[in-house]
Amino acid sequence: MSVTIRGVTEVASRKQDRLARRQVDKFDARRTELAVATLHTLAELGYARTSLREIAQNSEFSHGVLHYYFEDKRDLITEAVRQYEVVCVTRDDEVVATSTTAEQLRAEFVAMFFDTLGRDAPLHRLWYDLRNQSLFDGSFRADVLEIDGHREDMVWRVVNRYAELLGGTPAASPGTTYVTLDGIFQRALLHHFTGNADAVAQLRADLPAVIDLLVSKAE
Amino acid sequence: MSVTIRGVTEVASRKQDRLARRQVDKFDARRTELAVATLHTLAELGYARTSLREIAQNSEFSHGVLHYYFEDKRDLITEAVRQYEVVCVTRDDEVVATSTTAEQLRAEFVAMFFDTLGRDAPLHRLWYDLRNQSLFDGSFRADVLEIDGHREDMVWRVVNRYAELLGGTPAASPGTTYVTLDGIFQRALLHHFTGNADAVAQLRADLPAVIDLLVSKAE
DNA sequence: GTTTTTCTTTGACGACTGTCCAAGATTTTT
DNA sequence: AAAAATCTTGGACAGTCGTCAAAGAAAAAC
Repeated sequence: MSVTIRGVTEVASRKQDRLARRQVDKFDARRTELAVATLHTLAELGYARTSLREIAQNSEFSHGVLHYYFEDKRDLITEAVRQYEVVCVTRDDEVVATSTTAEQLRAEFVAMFFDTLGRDAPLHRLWYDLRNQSLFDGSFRADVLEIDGHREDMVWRVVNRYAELLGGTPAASPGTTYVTLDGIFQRALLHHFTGNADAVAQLRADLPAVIDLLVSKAE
Repeated sequence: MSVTIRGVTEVASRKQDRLARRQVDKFDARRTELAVATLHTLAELGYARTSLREIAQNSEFSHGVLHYYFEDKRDLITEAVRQYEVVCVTRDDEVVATSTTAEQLRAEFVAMFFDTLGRDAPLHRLWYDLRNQSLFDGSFRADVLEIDGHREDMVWRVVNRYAELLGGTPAASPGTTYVTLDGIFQRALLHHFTGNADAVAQLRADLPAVIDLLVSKAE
């Protein structure tokens, strides 16, 4: 009897769990769906001008639904920031994996660098907007620091592998290396939105030399 | 007669000019006074959260007066951005002028770098906020680009002089040089507001080596 | 097929925004 | 001292904001 009861309750609880999990999955799916809509709105308007109603218009729901899936605006935007990471921060590793020579790695990195600049420019300006926002409002700071760390790791893997292929060693710390390339990206973004294609091209032409500057070649 | 008339009208117009000029001076004095109040409010709250009433509370006037001296909010903020330049972008030249050896120049630059980081942190985070804002809204873009250019020139003068004192030449373009040091500053600012003093200290320790990286020493 | 739960819409709320204006205070001119 | 020009105030305006709740629609459970 105890066996039967145990069996029944197990089945029952398992079924319940499965249902609950399905519910949760569905709930989470909507959450990320709305977070993605938020991300696109933010990328288009910037943090300062993004309102909940505008976000809702970029989705297929009305504005009230946002408070069903998110506690408040901060919760929603935080989730959008996390989505940014998923969307945008896992890209250069392919370059590292597929390149077999130093020149190839460097060339493909430069290509990818300016490719994502042109393709995802609005998303990238949002990233810098949110990173700066975290200087005024501590809410996103933890997520921002985490994403920034991942970006640093990513850059470091590339430069490290480049040094390896070149038979040398990195010339600067991971932080300095990241900050240098990130600074170039930021400046290219500024000129991109200014419509100054020449300046962007100049940065592209300079980038290989900068990368070389960041590694100490062996003779 | 024509002489007298000319004389009279000249005197009259001169007097009028003088008065008009005094008026203009007074008018402009108030403008910059209010622009400075705006600057401090922006530095404290960030662009997204700064309202006209908040600005007025940081001055000794009521909110209505802002529309007497400024056309609209954008006009006011643009003027505040220009004030930022006056307040904050004319500082390293002393370092260049007073230093007589390479080590001294480098040391004083590093000292000043982290001194202004600690002292004017809110103002600097505002700068980055506004620079990013210009990626979404073209209004400030011209002023932003101008200020960015001045910052670049400033950094370039320092690094150039350092290379000179060292008997070498700069290793990167002015743009790359600026962007590298600016990136370090931005990162230091982020860690400053995070309260991560260790990370700031690490950046300070690394900075001299980065500067050396930016110049090709002669042997 | 009916009940119960889950999801979505819609409209309202109080607070806050930039802008404008009439009226008062202050200064300058005559 | 009177008049005119200038400056400043404080409130009203239309709009937008984030938030919430009641009611309806859809889906799930029975």
